[in-house]
Amino acid sequence: MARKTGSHSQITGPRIRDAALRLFAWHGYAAVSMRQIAAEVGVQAGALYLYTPDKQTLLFELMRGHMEELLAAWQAVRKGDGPLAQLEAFARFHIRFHLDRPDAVFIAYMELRNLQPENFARVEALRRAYEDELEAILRDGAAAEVMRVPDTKLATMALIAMLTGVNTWYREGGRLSRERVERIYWNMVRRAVGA
Amino acid sequence: MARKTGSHSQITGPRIRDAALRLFAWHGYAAVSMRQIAAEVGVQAGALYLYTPDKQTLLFELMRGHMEELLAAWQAVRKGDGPLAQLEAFARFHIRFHLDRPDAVFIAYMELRNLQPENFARVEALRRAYEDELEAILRDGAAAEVMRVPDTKLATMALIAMLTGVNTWYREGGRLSRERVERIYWNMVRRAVGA
DNA sequence: GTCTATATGCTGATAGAC
DNA sequence: GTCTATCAGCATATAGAC
Repeated sequence: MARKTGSHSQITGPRIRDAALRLFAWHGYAAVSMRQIAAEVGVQAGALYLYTPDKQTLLFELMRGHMEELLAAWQAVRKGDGPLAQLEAFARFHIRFHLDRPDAVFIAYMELRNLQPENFARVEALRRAYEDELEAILRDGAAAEVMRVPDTKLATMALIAMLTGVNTWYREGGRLSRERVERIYWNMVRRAVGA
Repeated sequence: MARKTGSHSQITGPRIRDAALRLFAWHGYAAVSMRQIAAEVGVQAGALYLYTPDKQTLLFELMRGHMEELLAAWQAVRKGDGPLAQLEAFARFHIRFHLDRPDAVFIAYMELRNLQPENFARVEALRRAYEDELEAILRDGAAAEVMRVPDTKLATMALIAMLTGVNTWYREGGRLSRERVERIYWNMVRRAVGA
């Protein structure tokens, strides 16, 4: 009983981020008020400012956290046995990671324009780093002549757009299992790069 | 001189839509005020309500107009000589149409959540109709055994996402010409469906 | 750590003069 | 057709009680 009544700093922080993530994804950053976030958590609006200096920083930290988690998760998963195996690992990882966190993915793509320039630059750098991972695989594959990729940058953007698009239509418990979705996408990716 | 000074109804209407389109695309519907739109046009905020009953209708009409233009333009361009030729026509048309109106495309994808339910349903129906055009081509191609498409719905969503993605990175006057971009994307599409 | 109360300002939309 | 003036409400963020 060392803790005072009403003192919940270790759980309120994450709950604020969870509520903000969900509300931003559903209604958009600009359309969500700090009062709504507070109501979702069950505190008053003023209490939010114990955990974030302002609304903008709250958005930025959500996006930065997501992008860093994405990069770290890929680094933990990537395998080294040739460009083709790496491409399959990337495609399957990308789909799985994105299907697991639709709200964070949605925000990372849709709310870029609501970041202040400095914050935007930092998030963009992280995104670029992720894209570079795929581009390196395609370059290796082209160099080893196991893939036909006339422009690696274009192919990178095209494949990432295609894979990320799974979030716009896939619904859990729907017609297709995740494994089947992964397999079909991987086959399309493989063929698209002429492998 | 039959018209009163300050009467510009035939040009103010389109200018309001142009300004709203640009501002919504850049800053987001929720973040843009009617005053900002009016300032861009050079009128006072109250004058906007001579041309639209409210902000929501202004957004909806922009999106509906875009989707109807998309469908009409495709109907005018589609060719009938076999699934493969139709697929190429679709891929090239989609890229060209989308690169020509990045702001409208951006809004059509990003502001869906800001539509009231009834307006959302109407825009979604138009989008579905467009997707159905591609799906029909893929189904014909699979039936004629000139394409290998294990799931036409998934392939439809994957290809549209890939093609629409061109808007996120293509810049006029950049490294690649439009024709080259079209050709590379078409080759990826063709290979992706096993043709 | 959370509350209530509040400051300062902007929002969508309308009324009525010209 | 456009203007000015205005209403009522909600926004972010802060101050100070407990």
